[in-house]
This record gives sequence, C-alpha cells and structure tokens, in this order.
Amino acid sequence: MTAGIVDRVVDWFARAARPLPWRDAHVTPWGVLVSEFMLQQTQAARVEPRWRAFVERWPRPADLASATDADVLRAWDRLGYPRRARWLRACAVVIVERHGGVVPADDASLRALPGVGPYTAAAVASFAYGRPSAVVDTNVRRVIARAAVGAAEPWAPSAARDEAEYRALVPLPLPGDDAARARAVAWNAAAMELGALVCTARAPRCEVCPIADECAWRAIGAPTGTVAGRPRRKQAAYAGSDRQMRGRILAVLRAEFGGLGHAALRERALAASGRDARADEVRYERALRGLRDDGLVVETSGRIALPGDEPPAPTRGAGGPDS
DNA sequence: AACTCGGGGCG
DNA sequence: CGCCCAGAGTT
Repeated sequence: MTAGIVDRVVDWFARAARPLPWRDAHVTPWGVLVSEFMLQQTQAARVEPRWRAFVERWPRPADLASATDADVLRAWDRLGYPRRARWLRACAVVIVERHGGVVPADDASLRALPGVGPYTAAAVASFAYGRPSAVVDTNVRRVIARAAVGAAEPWAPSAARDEAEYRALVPLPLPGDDAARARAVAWNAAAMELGALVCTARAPRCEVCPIADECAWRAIGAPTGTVAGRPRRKQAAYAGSDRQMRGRILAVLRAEFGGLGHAALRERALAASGRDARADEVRYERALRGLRDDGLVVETSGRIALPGDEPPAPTRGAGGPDS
C-alpha cells in the first residue's frame, strides 16, 4: 500500500524533523537556493553555521551579485567543492539580470542557472515555491528503493529513472488539487529526512522506522545491522591527491588578502608536505593549473590571488612583484 | 557511463 | 582507514 508510505512518513516528519534553519517559514527562496548549493554533497550539520552567516551577509541575490568571488570563497570557508561558491554568485548575477532579482520558480529557468541540476531545481521549486516537483536526492533514492522497490541499494542516479520511480509513489497532482500538491511537497522534505536519520546507507535503524511494517525491503528480509552495500566506484584517496593540494592552495589564498607571488604561495602550500616533496611539487603545479582553469584563482602581474582579490595597481616606488 | 571535484564525520 | 554525504559538469 504505497499511499500508506507517503502519509506515514509525512506524519513522522512532523514530530521527528531536525530544526534546520533553512526550513523556517520565513526563509526566502534565495535562502533556500543558498542552502541547496551548500548541501550538495555536504552534510547538514556542517552547512548550518556557514549558511547562517552567508544569508545574513548577502540576504538577497543583488547583494551577492555585487560581491567578489574572493568574498564568497572566504565565506564558503572549508565547505568543499569551492566551484559551488562561484556558481552561486554567478546565479545571483543571472537572477538580477534576467529575473529582476527574484529567484525563478519554473524548472527551465532554474536549470539554466549555473550549478543547478535536476535535484537542486526540483528542491528550490518545491521548498521555496511549494511546487510538487520530484525531489530525488541520494536519500530519497534509497528510501524509495527500499520501501517501494524492495532493493537494499538505490538505483544509479538517472534523471529519467529518478522521475519514474518517484512518480510511481507520488503521482503528479492534478491542477488545482491543493491537497495533493501540499502532500507531495511534504513528502519531499520528509523522505529526505527519513533517509538522513533512519533509512541510512550502512546502518539503517529499522526499529524506529515509521514504515517498517510496509517496507518492501523488510518484507524480503532486510538484514539487521550493517548493510553490505553494492560496490560503488571507489573515490580516490584524499591524502596525496590533487584535490587535497587544491584545497591547500585555496586555504593559503583565503588567508592572504591580495594574493601572493609564485614562490611564496608554493612554499606555503608545500609547507605541510611530508617526505615525498618532489611528488608534492608536481602535484602543486597541476593543482594550480587546474584552479586557474576553473577560475578559482587568477594570476595578474606574477601574483596569484582569489578572483576579485587582485592586488591594487602598483603605486610608484612600491615594492616588487614577489613577497 | 565514467571522471573530477573538498572535506569532514563516523564506525 | 573506508565509506558516505540535500550533486553537477565535462568528456
């Protein structure tokens, strides 16, 4: 009885949901968009303090549009995937220039924003504007796979299949059916929360699950304890990776206003490197090139800086280019 | 379809 | 130390 699943998860959410700040009723669509960017591949607990500071400093798209990428990258702090920070500011610019400073509500306009994919577009439409869009993230994928399909592991992410599996459980409401629309919106938040708190990837807490008795996976005999898990594509080790070196370089530049000369930046980025210093230098050059290609750092007159953080034009008699 | 892209938290 | 996380863009 799939109708039971939706309503019971919605009921459970009403009493068990975490009080996450971006769910407050007064949060603007812009605040929702900011939260969705920060939450891409990043846990809610880590996002919370940065989200608060961010929306307080830049409460409207126009505010962020007039900031610099360097400002945004510093506010982003160590949230990871710093491209998201630049995409978010680019979103603000588009929203100001093409949408009158108002976050759009329709799927096509949202998808046209940089860094907004199927998930983020659906989430903003639903959470900010109450639209019954199919919000399918890794949590929802797993909850539907287990409770409705009966599989231990979710299917591989796919926009087409995500939509199909979702609609099999939550049909698109007919126009004007406000009750069905509200139910779909409530499910969108509730299913994600169930996946985050109860129907977790490795150690699901079926004993406290509100739909355990209707779960197709349990009916088949879900294991107790830890789920073995389908072998995923292994993420390369972070230690010793280009990603780690990119992170180090950006950390140095976030702390150093106005940027640094090549030699000073390399020295600081490699300061923490261990015995394989030669390999680290190779990684450094590759990481710096990648950051420049991504627009996360800029080079002007021999200095490396965060974009928008370039040093002031040299005044007559001032010091040399390297520090 | 497979890669790349941060960083931290947790078992 | 390995796995996972409110994904998206590129190749």
